[in-house]
Amino acid sequence: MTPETLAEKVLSATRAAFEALGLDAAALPAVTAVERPRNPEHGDYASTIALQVAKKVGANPRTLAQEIAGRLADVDGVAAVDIAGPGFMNITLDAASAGEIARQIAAAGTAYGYNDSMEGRHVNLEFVSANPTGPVHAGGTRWAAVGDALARIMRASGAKVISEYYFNDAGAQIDRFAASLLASAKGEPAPDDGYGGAYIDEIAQKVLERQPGALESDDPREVFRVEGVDLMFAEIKATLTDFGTHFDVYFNEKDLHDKGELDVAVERLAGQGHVFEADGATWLRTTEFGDDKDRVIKRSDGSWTYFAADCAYYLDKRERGFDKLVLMLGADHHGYIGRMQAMSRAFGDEPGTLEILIGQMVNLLRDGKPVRMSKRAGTVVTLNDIVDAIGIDATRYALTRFSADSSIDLDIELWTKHGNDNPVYYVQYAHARIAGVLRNAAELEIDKGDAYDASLLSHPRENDLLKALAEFPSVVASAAELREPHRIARYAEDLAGAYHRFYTDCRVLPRAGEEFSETGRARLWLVDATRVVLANALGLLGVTAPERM
RNA sequence: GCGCCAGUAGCUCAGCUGGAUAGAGCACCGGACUUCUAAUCCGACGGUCGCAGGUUCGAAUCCUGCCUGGCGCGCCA
Repeated sequence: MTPETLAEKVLSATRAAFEALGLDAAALPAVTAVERPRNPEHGDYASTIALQVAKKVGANPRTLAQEIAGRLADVDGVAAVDIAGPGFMNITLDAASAGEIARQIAAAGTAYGYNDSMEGRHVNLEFVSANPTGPVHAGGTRWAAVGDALARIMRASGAKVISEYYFNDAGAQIDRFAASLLASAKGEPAPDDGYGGAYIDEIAQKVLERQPGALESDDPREVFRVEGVDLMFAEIKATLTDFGTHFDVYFNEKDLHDKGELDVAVERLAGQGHVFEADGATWLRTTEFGDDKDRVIKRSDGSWTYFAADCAYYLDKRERGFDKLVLMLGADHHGYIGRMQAMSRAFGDEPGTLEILIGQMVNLLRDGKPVRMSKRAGTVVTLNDIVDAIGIDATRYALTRFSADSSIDLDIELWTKHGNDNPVYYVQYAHARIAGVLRNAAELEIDKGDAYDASLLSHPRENDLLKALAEFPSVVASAAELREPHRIARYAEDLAGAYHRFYTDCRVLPRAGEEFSETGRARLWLVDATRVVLANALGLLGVTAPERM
């Protein structure tokens, strides 16, 4: 029995108890969940539903719990229900019922963990969106890992997700980039407001290779702009692809301008009555929707602001049919939330249509001190710097295992260590150990067969492992719902620990001279199920599940 | 000044949509290798959950105020 099924049984038993006691069923929640208690004395699963609803209907929680427990105990697969404390229900499952999960996992395979919690949602997920004026930096790297993982997790929860990168290829920063390239090509120092770093020289040289006459052309700066942006963006794309982060759409800001979408967006906003003129500029009255000041969309010199393009881009996404727009930004951009949310409301959208996630800062540490210098990019730490230091798997895992609300100090020494203290190795090693057992089984010509006796999985370590396995779909669903990929990583660590402990205490394959027992067979099903779930969990994070280490 | 994030074991962090004795890894101490991979496991040690109030059967979790650290507050992007 899965926790989800059990929770449904708890709810229906509660409904029946309410009826028997003549209580108002309207006080019942639509769904409930069971917990996995840490204390083994509290059974396999625990429910607090009696405590939650008793007060609403003026009932005694313990009495109510008794009524529910009596009905729940009759459910097939439930071995015992105990009442504890003020009204906790501690539920113990039959070993056979608990052991069923291994069969379900084997049947579902790579689809195990998939759920329908976001079925029908059409989500646009935008992340990284770094300017093509330099390599992807540390903050962008965090989103490259977390955003990609979130896309996978939401897809596994039934959502239709388009991952998208917004390419700011219009505006002043691009002009500065072009000027910096041109200066480099001429052998001049970078302009005061330009970009520095060895990559500028590299790109400038590549532009000259492509266009040997660039400096003599009518508009050298335009040549450097077009070619430089193209080269920089190709490099960013290649970096992200190598990192394993896939984007369905690379969207060009320039297209919005070329198609006149900014005007359309402003007209739309004006039609809603939220646009006004002041001091020669055109403004959006974002204060009407909670922003702390109104925002300029067209400057007094007639040029568009960055925010105007944001409005057009937002409208473009909405018109492509997405009902949920998720935008992932670095903490240094959190000041954007107010105006963006206000703009969404100004278009007439419901609160929650636009969702902005903020990721705190990432620092790379060596010997406990921040790494600041990058050979190529000057002062910033780039995605490639991090990957060069600790590798792709460790980078992705390290960046996804923490809540986006926490800033991260990435310690190079820790993340390259081969041991317990390095979580990515801990999890991957569990998978590799399993792969080893499965290889040995094949060597011995042992097959898990078509069936096993689930009641033989009664060892406490087996029970713990089964419960951990059963939890996976709800972990995926909550990671999707809360937009928190780190829950997958923490779960993977929990599962890996449960496996390592099982492995220490429970022999699977026969020793020399022994026959393959039915217990061994049941355990082989359990081992195989664990391999599937570890691989699926790591897969959702974009981290490899190695066969050998 | 205003806003966002964080403050939980010596360290790095989970837990935060209210539940039982607040968890994990590391560090330190003591154990388990003729290994189905010891990159593992077991035990011990370790806590005023930043501080002070409040809400209630129950608060790390919710509310208010304060303290500390990070980030932000342009007709820049």
